[in-house]
Amino acid sequence: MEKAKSIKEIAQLAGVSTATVSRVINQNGRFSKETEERVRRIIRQQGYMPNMSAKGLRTSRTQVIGIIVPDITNPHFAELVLNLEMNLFQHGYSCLICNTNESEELEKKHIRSLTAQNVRGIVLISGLRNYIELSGTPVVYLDRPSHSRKERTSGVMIESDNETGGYLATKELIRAGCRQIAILKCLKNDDNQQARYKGFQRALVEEDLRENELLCMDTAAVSVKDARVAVAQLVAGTAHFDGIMSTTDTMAVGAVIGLRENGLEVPGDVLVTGFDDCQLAAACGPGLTSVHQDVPGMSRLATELLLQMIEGKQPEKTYYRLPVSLTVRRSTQREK
Amino acid sequence: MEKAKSIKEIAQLAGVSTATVSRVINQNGRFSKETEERVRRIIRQQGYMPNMSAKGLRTSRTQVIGIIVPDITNPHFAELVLNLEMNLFQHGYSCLICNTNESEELEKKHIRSLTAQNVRGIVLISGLRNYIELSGTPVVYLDRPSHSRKERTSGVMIESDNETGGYLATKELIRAGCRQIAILKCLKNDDNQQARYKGFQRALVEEDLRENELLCMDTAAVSVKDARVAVAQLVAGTAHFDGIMSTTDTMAVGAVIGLRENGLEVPGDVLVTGFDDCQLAAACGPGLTSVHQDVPGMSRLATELLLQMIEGKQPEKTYYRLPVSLTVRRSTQREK
DNA sequence: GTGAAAGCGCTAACAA
DNA sequence: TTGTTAGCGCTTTCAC
Repeated sequence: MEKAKSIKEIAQLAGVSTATVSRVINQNGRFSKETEERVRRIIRQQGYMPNMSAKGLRTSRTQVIGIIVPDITNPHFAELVLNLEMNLFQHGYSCLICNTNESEELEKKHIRSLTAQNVRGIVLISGLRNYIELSGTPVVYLDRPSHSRKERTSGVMIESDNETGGYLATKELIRAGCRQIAILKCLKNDDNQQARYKGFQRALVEEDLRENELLCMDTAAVSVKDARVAVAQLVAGTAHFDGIMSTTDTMAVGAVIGLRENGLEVPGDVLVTGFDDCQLAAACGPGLTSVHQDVPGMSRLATELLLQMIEGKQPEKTYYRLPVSLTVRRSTQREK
Repeated sequence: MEKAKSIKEIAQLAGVSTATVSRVINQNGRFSKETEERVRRIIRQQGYMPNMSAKGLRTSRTQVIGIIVPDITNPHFAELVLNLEMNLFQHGYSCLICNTNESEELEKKHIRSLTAQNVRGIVLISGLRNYIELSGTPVVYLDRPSHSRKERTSGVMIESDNETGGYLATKELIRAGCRQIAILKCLKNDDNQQARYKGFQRALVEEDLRENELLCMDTAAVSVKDARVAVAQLVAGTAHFDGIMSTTDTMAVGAVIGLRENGLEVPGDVLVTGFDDCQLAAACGPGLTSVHQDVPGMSRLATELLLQMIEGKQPEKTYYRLPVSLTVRRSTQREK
């Protein structure tokens, strides 16, 4: 591979100084129309691309955004990342992707690595820690509130209205005739699920239904398998139930499978709701009623706010809560 | 945020020159045991991290790998990316992620952007073009063969044995009693599906079954929706069928839904197989028999080869084909 | 075993 | 409107 061209060669070919070429590239004014055209032509001819390392060194800022995500194979996170990456690339930014696998230590290492690389901003889809050392770098906390949100000193937060989502799902189960509703959740590392649970409780209270502790299941992890296990326990237990409100689609799918393994059908015997409305929800067994989050909207907002902060403007609001809706499918259609 | 410390400050605090600090950091020898310890201690105390832009400029090489992927929301690609990112981070590399959305133009832009950023290597999960301009940068072509593979001049290729996968799936359908097997595929942009189709044909020939053109469906895209439409056409058509071999899980799920929409059940009326064995396959309706790819193995191999190439060693082989297996679930268990 | 110094490609302050 | 120049933080050659 021949050595990449430098701004110096472009300057020579165009018969100007490197400063002028730099000005043209960065549109910093102080050049004539003719000079601009000539420089641009040479750049195009030579297929010149500025060396980002040099630029980064000189300006201490890069065209790179770090995205920290618990696990990219989670369909909901994958969708967020896809949207973010496409939006940001349109604005000239590349994305460094970091999976934390829910490990605080790994998350810490990634943060250090990102700052060493002079990333221009960070999107933190995670809820493990609060990063004071990030002050200075624009950061958007997305989707998952930090555990220590109140201590957050900088950056903005965007999340879905999880509480209302939990409420909507539960109301739908009640509407469909459920009176003994079990809840499937995994509160570990995820305040969102706590909020969804609160919405669940609010709906019950509103309908004069009592929450039954025996129907309140906490799983070890968010997985199909753990949900199946939990549902098997429910079925084996003494408390009767006619509906399951699950705080994620993955666990809802596990619930459907678990029920079937125990001779119960959805929606024949039990109704089920999920959360996230990902591909899984539409594809699974009976078609899963699920709370829909506006992922493109969240991503767009995150991109906008991050770009604003990069340009030095502090967004007027520091907290954004986006509305959710309910996508109704067969899993909550009681059969006649 | 206080300004990041530089190697100069570390050198001062340790009472040595910057050259020595650099040598210690990069383990380039030429320093005493005592010096090393002192320098290390200061570095730890100060939480010093070398400036990657400066390092990149000086050496024209970074600790960044570019990953180009058609669409991160595809569960199979998401799994590959997760594994790659985790492996590479362990070796000190960060990953720039680039979604092409199957657009050749976007792919081109990403390639240019990656080279401008001096990425150390590239993993190309795509099959759109052949990149001669990449010669010089180590590149692993992963999962999707390039259309113009024969012209590939450098880099290594890793893919699953897709042909055998198609063969295994088809044999399983035949074993379960199918005699008129439809195939659901989308050859656009993806030579893998072509290979799976070839395996399908080989299995038919081996069993003395004739391929029926009326049962050979090509969809516009790899999506649940397009698969549903295709299956609706199949059902409405004149040719009878008792099995569907689908070249991806996503389309297989679409097939199951499409069949149900037309009053046919899996596995009661029609048997179905998928490909990729992603979460969807285990979760969907009846449980989908699917061809399993060794994603962690592929990712590990890709990482190893890329690191080798980065270190200047050309791997002995330039093409790797990994074995696949069949995960059998209910969708191919004919009911009595 | 260690240090001095050049220079990677770029930007920005200053000069003209 | 344009050019000259210093220097960002680091590695590496050369000298000791």
